[in-house]
Amino acid sequence: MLYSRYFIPTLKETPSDAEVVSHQLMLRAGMIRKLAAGIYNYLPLGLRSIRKFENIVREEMNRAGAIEMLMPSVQPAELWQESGRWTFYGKELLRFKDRKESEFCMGPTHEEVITDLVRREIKSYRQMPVNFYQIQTKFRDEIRPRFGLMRGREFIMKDAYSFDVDGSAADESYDKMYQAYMRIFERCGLKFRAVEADTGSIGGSSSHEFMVLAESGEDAIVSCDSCHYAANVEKAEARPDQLDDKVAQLPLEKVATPDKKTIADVADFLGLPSDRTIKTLIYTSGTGDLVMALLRGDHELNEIKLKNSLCWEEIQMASEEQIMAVTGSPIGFLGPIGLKVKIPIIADLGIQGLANTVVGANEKDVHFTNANLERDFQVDRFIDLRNVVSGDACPRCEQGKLEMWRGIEVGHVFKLGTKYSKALNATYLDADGKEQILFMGCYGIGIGRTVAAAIEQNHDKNGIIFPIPIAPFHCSVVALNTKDKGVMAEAEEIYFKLEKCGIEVLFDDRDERPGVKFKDNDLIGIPLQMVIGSKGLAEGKVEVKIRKTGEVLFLPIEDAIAHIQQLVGSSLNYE
RNA sequence: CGGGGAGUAGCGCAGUCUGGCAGCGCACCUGCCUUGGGAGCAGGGGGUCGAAGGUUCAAAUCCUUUCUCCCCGACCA
Repeated sequence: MLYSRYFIPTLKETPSDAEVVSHQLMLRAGMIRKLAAGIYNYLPLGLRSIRKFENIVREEMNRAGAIEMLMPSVQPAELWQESGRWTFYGKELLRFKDRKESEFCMGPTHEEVITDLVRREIKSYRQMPVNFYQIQTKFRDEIRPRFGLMRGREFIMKDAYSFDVDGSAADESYDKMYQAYMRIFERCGLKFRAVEADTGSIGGSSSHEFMVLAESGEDAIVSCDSCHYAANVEKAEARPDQLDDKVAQLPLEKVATPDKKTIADVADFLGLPSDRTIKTLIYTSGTGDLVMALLRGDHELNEIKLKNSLCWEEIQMASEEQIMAVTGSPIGFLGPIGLKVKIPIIADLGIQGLANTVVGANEKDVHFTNANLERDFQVDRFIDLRNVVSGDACPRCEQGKLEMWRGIEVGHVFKLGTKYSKALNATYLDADGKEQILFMGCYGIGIGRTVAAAIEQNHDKNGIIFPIPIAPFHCSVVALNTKDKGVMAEAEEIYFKLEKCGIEVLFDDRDERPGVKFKDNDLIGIPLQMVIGSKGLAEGKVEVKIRKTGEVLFLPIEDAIAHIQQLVGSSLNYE
């Protein structure tokens, strides 16, 4: 590709509305341009990277036995009404009517469509297992799109749906996808973790997220430093601490704590460590149910654990008025002792070992000290309610400690069970001619998001550093002096030779000063650069620059070509 | 949806408080010059100041309404 005939509109300055590095660099490198909030043009360079990644995904999906197809991006309302999600999905579903006033939506996901297809076409156990996938543009009318391709409203996604005769066959399909995902992200040269995850609104029995590690990641994840356990913090299990030694229970005492509302304030004021206090939180389902949650003062509530334990659809902190009605006290002095209205009390496992703790007295500016479980207050249920923190004991092995990371969720695999097949009545006949419900799995990969995550993980102050497998071009040939016929002729010949070897080359033939070319080639992240100048050519040599390390090799032309070939070859080779 | 901020040339911004010629840097076009890390000189093009209404002799600037975009929260590939 000739740079001068291509289209790479780079920017020197960072557009002010881009916050994260990948967004800034994709704009500056001329990969994308915004059309509307969360909706982007993919410019030639950006599209090349996306296509590269799509092809890796495609190869690995095919290899795992999945079958490619393509479903429409516009979907009829009837299907969504049938699954119940027309009302449940809310405003994120972009709806509109056609000229006949029939209702449609832009597909945010394709469970309904695929299940509808499959229930018509898959009738027999002999047709399974089967796994269909597509690479499609989805639309979710997010309340707040942000971070460029990382969270757009319109985005490209690979989604796959497996159908099996029973749970254990579905587990096998799931494992295949899990392995395919491992290969996909390894092939891209990304640092990532597969972690246990909450299934969220998609539902199903279990799931794993694939997280590209990056400081700017929106998710917190943990992994064990000694076994294979890894999980999203939303899901990560906390192992309760050892129970306290038997200590003598001291008498319950009321103490004045004027204006001491936070755990830190109260602990400070009383001269106690915060793990000797109990944090009391009141939550509501939004439909009138209330629950009290107790945690050790230094622990943080995991709302998802609480929500899942209650089987509520929604969970939010109770309002000041609701709290006042239950406890008679303003926020800051809540506790489990002496409630005006009885509500369920759920406590974190960490509460069990505590003795002589501090709790709010349900009275403004007053706390109790030496409160003790059973003697002073009762708990309806003990469950794991808290967020794990770095250094916590691993829930799976004896010696391990949990390490914390930030991650960008680029893939998610779900065991769906029969949730959708039941709702849409997708059945097959088994070997005995009996009608059975299909078992499903679904598997997503954010295509644009993965490219953005790769940039988030691989950049420096000069710009993007693409891993070769998803780089828009493997190599650039930078001709330094375009007026020098010798340089241009030699550069052109090298360009042809490299292309003939199957290397994807961007030939920077622009009539620009060297500095401009170096800056642009660095910015757009071309992993290997061959620099051809008149001085080097006088010795029959050219430079090979490795973008990632900055290393520069001064080599005879043929050696340089061979070296590039070898570097590209080894990075694309994966077994 | 709640809270915060911003809309002035393709990009980055000043000007708005205190109304009075619409500006600066980069980019773009022409010429000269220059060629190993975003050069220099000279000349040039480009604006309904987000939109609508109002106040005023006069509005980018003051008032009202509205649209868009960005940031923080809940959702998600």
